[in-house]
Amino acid sequence: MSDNQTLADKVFSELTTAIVRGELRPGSKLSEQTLVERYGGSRAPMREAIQRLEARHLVVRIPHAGARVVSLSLAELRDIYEVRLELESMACRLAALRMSDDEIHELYGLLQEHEASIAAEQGQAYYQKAGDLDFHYRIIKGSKNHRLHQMLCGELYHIVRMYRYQTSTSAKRPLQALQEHQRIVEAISARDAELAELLMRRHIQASLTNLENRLAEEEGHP
Amino acid sequence: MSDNQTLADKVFSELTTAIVRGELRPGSKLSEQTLVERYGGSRAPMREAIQRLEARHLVVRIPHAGARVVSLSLAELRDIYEVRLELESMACRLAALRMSDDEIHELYGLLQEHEASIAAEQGQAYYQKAGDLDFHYRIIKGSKNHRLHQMLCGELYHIVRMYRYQTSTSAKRPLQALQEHQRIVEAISARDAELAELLMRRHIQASLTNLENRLAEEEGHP
DNA sequence: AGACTGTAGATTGTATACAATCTTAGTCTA
DNA sequence: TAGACTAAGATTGTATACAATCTACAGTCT
Repeated sequence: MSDNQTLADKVFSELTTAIVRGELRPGSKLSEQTLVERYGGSRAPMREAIQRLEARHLVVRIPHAGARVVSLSLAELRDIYEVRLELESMACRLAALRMSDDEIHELYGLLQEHEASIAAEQGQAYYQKAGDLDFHYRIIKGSKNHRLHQMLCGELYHIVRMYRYQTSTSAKRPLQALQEHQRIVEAISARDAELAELLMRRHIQASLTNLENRLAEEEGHP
Repeated sequence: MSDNQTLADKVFSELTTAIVRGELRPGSKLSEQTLVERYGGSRAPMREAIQRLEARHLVVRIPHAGARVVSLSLAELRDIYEVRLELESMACRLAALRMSDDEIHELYGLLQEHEASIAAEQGQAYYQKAGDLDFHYRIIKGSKNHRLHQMLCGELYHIVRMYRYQTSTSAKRPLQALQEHQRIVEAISARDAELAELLMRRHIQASLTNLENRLAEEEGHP
């Protein structure tokens, strides 16, 4: 039953989290032989795992030369955020139209949890990030557009998560983000699609600005 | 030099066009053995080709059960068009801001060709469709967002093309589409990003309406 | 000294063989 | 007759072996 997942699936899954967490540095090489030594099995499943990673743009493969963990330029990262900005804003608009009352109610509950966790002043950056992802995930799912969900959660988010892990979050940002989240939920609850879209657009824009500042900062003293 | 492309590449490419053209019907099975018999070589490259097709959502693969050509429900097709509508409108907005004057000039040239081809009353549906794709392609490229280009041209367009091949185009539609194209180019030329986006949105919406009518019609008498 | 070339090693692409799983046809039973 | 079980066949997942290509280092030439 649980063995239904193939070895290639398992390696793909492990490699994905390893890349997202930065355990595998951008630009580092992924040789099939090395993977065999690390995960066991033979080259065939490793090849399949690498190909799946390539499909999600987590590695770049060159014929006869091998695969390397993707290393994005600042320009490429901005391209991705530009697309994400548009798609998530769209998802938010659709969610305001299509989410069920129950789902909206659950969203409120989620925000209360976040509020409590911030008030507890634990300020665990990790939890906050996970919570943020959860919030966005629910809205995307609430758009009821399966393909949109696939693109955002299956193809773009790994990259976004990857760069989030690597950059530290500003101390002030979590509280601000929470307030933005609250207003978004209010708009969804009022079924005001245009406002919801606008607020989400601003929210992600602010998040992008924050990321860019961090990146520029780290660029200064690596 | 030209042999730089691997066998898996070739099979993938051929299968892609075969699926898009409908030579491989939606739902039909793609067994690795069959592909070996058709294209030569061994199973390994065939597997890789199938996996690449899966990554582009052109086939669906089930572990231990094999791969089948994707067969989209009407709901899924509408999801895709909804996403495409948003992304292409975005591309058009960006193109109005970022295309070079030369590129815009070339767009005008392209439209003149289309006008001539329609006036010649050859009305070749194929050429018209190819021309339409070319127009959209140039605007997407003009957005200067590489990831956006990848998503639209590499991942969504094959599906769209697939359903275009299968549905006949209304006789009146080409001329109307041309006029819509002309207005879009005018907006881009005027660097009016918001108008360009709006016009593209309407244009694709009209195209979607046309497709839906055709599909509903064919549903009536298959 | 620096650039080019050629060979050895390593790595990927492909082919073949075996194991695990699914599908299908047939039979048996309620 | 409908449905479930079984076994044979086919198909995929995995392992191993060979061929083609790339990379790196050493040696030679300008």
